[in-house]
Amino acid sequence: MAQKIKLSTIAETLGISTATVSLALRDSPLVAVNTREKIKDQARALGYIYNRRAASLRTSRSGIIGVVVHDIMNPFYGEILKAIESELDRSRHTFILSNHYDSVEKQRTFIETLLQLGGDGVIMSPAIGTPPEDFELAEENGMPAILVARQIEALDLPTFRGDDSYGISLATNHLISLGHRSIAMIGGTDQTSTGRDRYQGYVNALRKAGIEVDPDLRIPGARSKQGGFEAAVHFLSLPQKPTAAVCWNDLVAIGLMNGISRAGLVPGRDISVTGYDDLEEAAIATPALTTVWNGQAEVGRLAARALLDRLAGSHEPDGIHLIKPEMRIRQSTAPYKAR
Amino acid sequence: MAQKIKLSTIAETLGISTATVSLALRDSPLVAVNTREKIKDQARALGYIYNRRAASLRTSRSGIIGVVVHDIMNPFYGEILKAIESELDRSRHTFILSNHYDSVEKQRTFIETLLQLGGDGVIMSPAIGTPPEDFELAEENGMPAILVARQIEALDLPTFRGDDSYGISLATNHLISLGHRSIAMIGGTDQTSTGRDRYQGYVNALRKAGIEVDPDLRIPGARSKQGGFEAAVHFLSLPQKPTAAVCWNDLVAIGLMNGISRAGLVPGRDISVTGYDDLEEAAIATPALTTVWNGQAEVGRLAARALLDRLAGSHEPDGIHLIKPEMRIRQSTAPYKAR
DNA sequence: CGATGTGATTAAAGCTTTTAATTAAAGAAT
DNA sequence: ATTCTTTAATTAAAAGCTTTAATCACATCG
Repeated sequence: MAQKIKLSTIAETLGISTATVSLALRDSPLVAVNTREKIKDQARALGYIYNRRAASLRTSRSGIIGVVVHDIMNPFYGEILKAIESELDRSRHTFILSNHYDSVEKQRTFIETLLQLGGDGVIMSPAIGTPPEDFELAEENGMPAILVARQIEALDLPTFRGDDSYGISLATNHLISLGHRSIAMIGGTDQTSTGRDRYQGYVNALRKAGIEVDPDLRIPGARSKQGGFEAAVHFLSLPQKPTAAVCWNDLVAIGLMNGISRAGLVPGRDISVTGYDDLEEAAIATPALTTVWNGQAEVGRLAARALLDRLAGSHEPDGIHLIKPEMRIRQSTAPYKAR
Repeated sequence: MAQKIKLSTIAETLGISTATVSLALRDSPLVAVNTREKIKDQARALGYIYNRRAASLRTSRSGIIGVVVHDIMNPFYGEILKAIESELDRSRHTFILSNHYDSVEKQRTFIETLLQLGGDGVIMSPAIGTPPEDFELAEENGMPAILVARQIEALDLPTFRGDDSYGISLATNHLISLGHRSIAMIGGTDQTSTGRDRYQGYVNALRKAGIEVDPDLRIPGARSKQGGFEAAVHFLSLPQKPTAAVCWNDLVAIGLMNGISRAGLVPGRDISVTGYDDLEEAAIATPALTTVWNGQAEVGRLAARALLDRLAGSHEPDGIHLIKPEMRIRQSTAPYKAR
């Protein structure tokens, strides 16, 4: 490795001061335009690499933004991340990504690491059971946080997510309007705000239609394809013989449909299934999945913008920002037929 | 925000020097054990946050490792990343993740950012058409690089990937042994080493079995579910009426099967389909996908270890490390039947 | 008293940014 | 022509926080 080129190297070879070089490289109007060009050329010629750690030590701005979600391999978060990425890219920020897998410890470790690196801000989908202190730690040290997809009740941070209760009621109403009366709800957990909201939306829709809510029709837990696939066995053996299923998300729905197929039934004909999220995959599943668009891209984009605005000094109001979900009707749902 | 706690804050409140504090916090034997405890307690009490930028400015070790792949939302890379993550976590490194989407510019920008941050090393699945200079830039500046999944011909970097040519020949041979003679190859690109190797494996297996290679049976391009789904139309209209398809990867295979189902045929009965990678999803697809295990987790783990070893000073030999793929036979392939 | 050891300190280095200060040049006033 | 004012361009120096090699102070031991 050749020896390190720094500001002073450029300055010396040009016979000027480091101050001028520093100013020139960041396009300050304080330095004459042809001096600036000369400096930039020299920097390029020498292969100068800007040392961000030295700079940020001085400025206490690192250009680093942390992003943590439950699991980046989950396409739901993947779509949010993609939107965040494209928004952040545009503003020359670097983002550090991490999974917390719903481990509060892992999440705290990440926040600490980010603080050590001098992160400018953080966008999180908080882990189940996150204690408010962990976020206060961030805020106290000047690192603002924005929440996506999930909220923390005890904290008043800016939060962007879909209107889950409304969204799931759309799906439930759709099935009711097709004539279904025995509708199961598959997957999800009560331990997140999202989980409680979605269950509530399902219950509300049933009640409003005058259908009694049967707690046995709720099969919680599943959140992945694998989970949906495994839940199929339980679902198909329910004594109430439900004719339709509202699923926690598209992954669960697709897994459930696979499980139903495996049992010799035809999803979309024998059993109606709705998903949630409208992942890219939903449209090409077999049968094409009826689902609820949840605006992941919108959530990611808005969250990133909100953080950037805050970093730029504006004080975006705290509180929950809800995205209105929309129904996407495809082939996995059909009118009720007595079997 | 309360005012920043630094080493000197701790030192002053305890009436000792910052050097002692620094040493104590990193468990140096140079400081008396009870002084050390006192210091650590105080650090905790004051809410001290270690400033990595200041430290790394001094030590020129940042603890940051960059990881770049084509697309983190692709589960193939996701499985590699997961393995890298768990290996890196153990060694207290932070990793910065990025997609390059096969844009050489985006990849170069990432390398530059990483250099600015003082990254200790980088693990990459290089973008198509990566010029060797971009990696030389990294190496020259003391940032070692390890390659995964793809290699760069002109460079002799440590590379971990599956033996693609061998793996695809396994799949092709499996179909041949089931009696298939007209076997299409769906998806992939000739622009990567992987692409060329896989095609070669397919061609070799056919030749060895005395089957003539028909270039029209190659439908390149697809690399995602969407792509496989779209390729189904083309595939089903081929004049040679192939009875089986070797797919670029599991995603393409699943998409293709969806497309075949949509056309009213039954994959696994009417048409045999093989995937590649053995993603978690392969086992729960309908029908369960016959595929080739490609050792993603192994690739990720070994690559991370290789980088950590190199950072620790050992000089791992350069060159290609091949993982031997294995066949996973499930329900998407069946013996040939004349139609 | 010199040597050995233990525990703590000093001082310098690492690289950039930024403010206040300086210099140079041009223009205005006498 | 000389001096003063303004403006433009550049610079010196300090700050930001940690690590580490080199010292130092002190006590104990032979």
